[in-house]
Amino acid sequence: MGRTPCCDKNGLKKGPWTTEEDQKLIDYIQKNGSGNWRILPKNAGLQRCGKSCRLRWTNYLRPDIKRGKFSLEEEETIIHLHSILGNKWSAIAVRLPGRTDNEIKNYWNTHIRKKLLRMGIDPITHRPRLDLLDLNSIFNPSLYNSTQWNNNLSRLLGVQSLVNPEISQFPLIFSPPKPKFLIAK
DNA sequence: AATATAAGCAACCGCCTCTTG
DNA sequence: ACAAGAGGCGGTTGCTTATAT
Repeated sequence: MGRTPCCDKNGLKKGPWTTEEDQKLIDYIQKNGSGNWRILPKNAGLQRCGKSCRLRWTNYLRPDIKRGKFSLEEEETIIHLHSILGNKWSAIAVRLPGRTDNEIKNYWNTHIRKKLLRMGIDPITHRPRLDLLDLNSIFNPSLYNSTQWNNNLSRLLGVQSLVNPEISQFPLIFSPPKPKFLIAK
């Protein structure tokens, strides 16, 4: 039943890629395309599993990858898309040509996330952190509303519309994501 | 100059969905 | 319809480099 095993994991190399390995992978894909990752390592003469080859190609070797610092525009796009999509890095990457999901994820975790936290914004919900607000602001909505917050935040970051208005209505009831095992198939 | 700590990032791990036989 | 592998994705780790003391 099913298909033949992916690859014999014994003896396969792990860890950082060498320039020779990179070149083998590039040469093979330029000649044959990046279709079947299962047979690719063997045909390309690589002691790697297909998964490792795919990751190396998509995150590093692909010719259309844009390397270097993220622009302010890209950062704004990431924040905006994250407010809508959450941690769907591959979906976010689709909207940022030349950037990989891994690169965006790393940038989020090392830069943007910290930046938002410094500003008192929860990087998950894109709303003010409740533990940093005084009770008056929580129980007296007239003192504080999402539009004000969004406007202030947008002004600080130079973003036109930071948060999707549909989800930024500052609900006082926090609803965490439904665990995967509770989601019916 | 040496050491400690923080930041950045490539790559791995494990889970989930899709595809195939 | 079902089982099992392939491919894809997000989370995490651990190595390297930069900065502070």
